[in-house]
Amino acid sequence: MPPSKPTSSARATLADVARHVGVSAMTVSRAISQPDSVAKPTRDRIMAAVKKLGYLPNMAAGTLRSSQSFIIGGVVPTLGFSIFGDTVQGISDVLNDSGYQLILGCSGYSLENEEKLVTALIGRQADGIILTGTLHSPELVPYLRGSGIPTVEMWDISEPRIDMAVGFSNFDLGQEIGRHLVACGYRRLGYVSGTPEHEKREKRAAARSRGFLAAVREAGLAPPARVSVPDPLDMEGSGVVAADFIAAHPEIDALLCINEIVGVGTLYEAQRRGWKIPQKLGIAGMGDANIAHLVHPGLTTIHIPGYKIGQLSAEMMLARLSHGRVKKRAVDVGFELVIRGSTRLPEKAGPAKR
Amino acid sequence: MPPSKPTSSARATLADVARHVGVSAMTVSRAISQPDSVAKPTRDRIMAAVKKLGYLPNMAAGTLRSSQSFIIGGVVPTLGFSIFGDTVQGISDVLNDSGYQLILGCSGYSLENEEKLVTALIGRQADGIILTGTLHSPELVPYLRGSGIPTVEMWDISEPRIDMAVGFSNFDLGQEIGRHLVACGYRRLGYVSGTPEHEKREKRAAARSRGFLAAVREAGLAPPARVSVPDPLDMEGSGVVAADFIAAHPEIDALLCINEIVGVGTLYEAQRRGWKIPQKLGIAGMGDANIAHLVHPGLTTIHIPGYKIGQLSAEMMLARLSHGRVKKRAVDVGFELVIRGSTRLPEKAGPAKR
DNA sequence: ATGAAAGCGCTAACAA
DNA sequence: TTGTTAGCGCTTTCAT
Repeated sequence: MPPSKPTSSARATLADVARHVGVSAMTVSRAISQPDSVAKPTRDRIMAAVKKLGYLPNMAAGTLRSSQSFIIGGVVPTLGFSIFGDTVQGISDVLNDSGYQLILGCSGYSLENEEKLVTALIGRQADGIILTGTLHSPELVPYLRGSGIPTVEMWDISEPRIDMAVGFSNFDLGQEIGRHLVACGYRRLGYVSGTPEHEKREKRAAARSRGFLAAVREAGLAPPARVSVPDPLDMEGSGVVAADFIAAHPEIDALLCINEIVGVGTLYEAQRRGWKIPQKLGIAGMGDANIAHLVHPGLTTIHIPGYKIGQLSAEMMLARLSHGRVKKRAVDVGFELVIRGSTRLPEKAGPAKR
Repeated sequence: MPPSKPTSSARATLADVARHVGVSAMTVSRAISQPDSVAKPTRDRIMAAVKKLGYLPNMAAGTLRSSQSFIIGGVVPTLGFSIFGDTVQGISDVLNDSGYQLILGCSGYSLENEEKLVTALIGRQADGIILTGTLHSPELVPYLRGSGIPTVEMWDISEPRIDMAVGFSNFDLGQEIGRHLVACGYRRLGYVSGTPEHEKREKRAAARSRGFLAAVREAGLAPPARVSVPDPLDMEGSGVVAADFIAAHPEIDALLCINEIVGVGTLYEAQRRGWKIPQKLGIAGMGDANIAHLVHPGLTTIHIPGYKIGQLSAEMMLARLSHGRVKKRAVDVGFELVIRGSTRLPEKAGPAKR
């Protein structure tokens, strides 16, 4: 479907096609964007000329004139570690089926980078912007609100939100895995999280922590002993920190890790030291990295439907863009408790879905 | 850094800034894009006004006038399975540091989709296009060559190429893992690949196969028994097929799998059937998915430096874009044999890097 | 170092 | 159903 005549001469324009057919440029424009408004014979001749000349609309001109870019901007923290890959794929799949393009940026978990990326997107007249999380630079939120650009925040539906949101409650997630560990009969829980500074920047992680702690509290257990890893995306380093922590706190019977990377790292290091899992120690992770099923024993975790989040985010955006102003909405896609071998089984069977 | 005045009124334009400062629009344009060509005092007043008015250039207008979009298009087969995530991250990191934006598309391994995405990118005046692999629709290659748009092909440097390339030889990759298995003393090799139809569409996979077969041949061994899995991205299904294959061919002492997903699936299913790995059977994978280190025993594989490929691809693109026409180049980033527990050790120590 | 004029290619708005 | 006019906001080009 690329134009058949990619000669070195400049690309054909609307006017070229119009001249070739003997109609006005406007008619050609209509034949392309609202075919029904052009008489069939005219349209056929136009489409033939389009094909023959290899005409491809210059979107920059269209965007300039109509202020509609058919670009959606997306910002995720990272594409490493397979955390957000599925989500971006979901967005991409939906957009490309609808004639939109995705401009993608990775913020590296930096609010400053996110802001720069959004600024660039606005300079490109992006029709909509999809962000990750609900924590943004202080200037960005009022700016986006005031700009009127439709915005979707993904992976978190906690308040305050900018506009639309697709995700789940990270508090609920932490609470659910906490309740599960309690239901398994664990009584001395430990917690491996990022540093306090990290949690300041990582609202989602902080919310998970709060949810977990709430679950422990409501069970009447002592507050979990807690250790911080310097980099929650460093599997090996985190595993060593967590295992040293357990060595110093042998009374702990189960460890919750802030994410699956830390969880897998901990599992490995524990096994390297000869500890039987889950006999000596239960280990669980939370969400994101889709690696919990690969290790042995499998890591009990909460699975997040990343692809679905991306898909719904894009669909919600397109709906807003076509149906005009819809009521602001937040969609909770939930999450799924996945019980695997790294923890013992619950004492009484309970629901594992949500 | 977003404009400080995101009022509901229309965004400020160059002319607004010019009026505010009392200079011509052209001077403002220069102050922004070639600051040195504007007198310091003038420039300072202009920048102050830019900030005050929250002026953000409309890239659509700039692109229309100058035919320079500062957009690079990128197409990868998928963002699932963490195969190309690092690569896209590498591209994104480099581009965003240089004022470029990435329009990303996922082709789903379909040449037709790839072509559509590229067509859209050209309609957006993309300054450059980064594709995955060297297999494209028959129309696309001459079209891109004729268009003069700088193109980088990633993950494969085999001929024929469109323009620039960053990757490695998939033939060499298959050959290297094949030679390694031979060096380990394996004599009855088996091979788990995609279907013949799959290999027709998947040139890179086919090249790996040829490399592997060449290694076996040069060692004077019998051609490997071969089995096809319907979907090489389906871990469980592939594992079952591979294990059934081994059950029917008990003489095979080592199995090479077309990718790490199939490799891990095979390892799992083998263990599920109670087979000791690597005692009963050596298992190895090839490249891509970055999951080989997670399983136990670790999967011997060839690691591909995905992030580096993305980084170099973007850098090469930017170099071409600024230095003008450079000689067409292909960069071989190589790959790395990673020996893990799923195969026995080589009989004589050999080099493991390349 | 700065400005004036023109126009990139398209589509909104109005006219016929 | 089709055409005319004008202009989106910027940068190229040429002039001062």
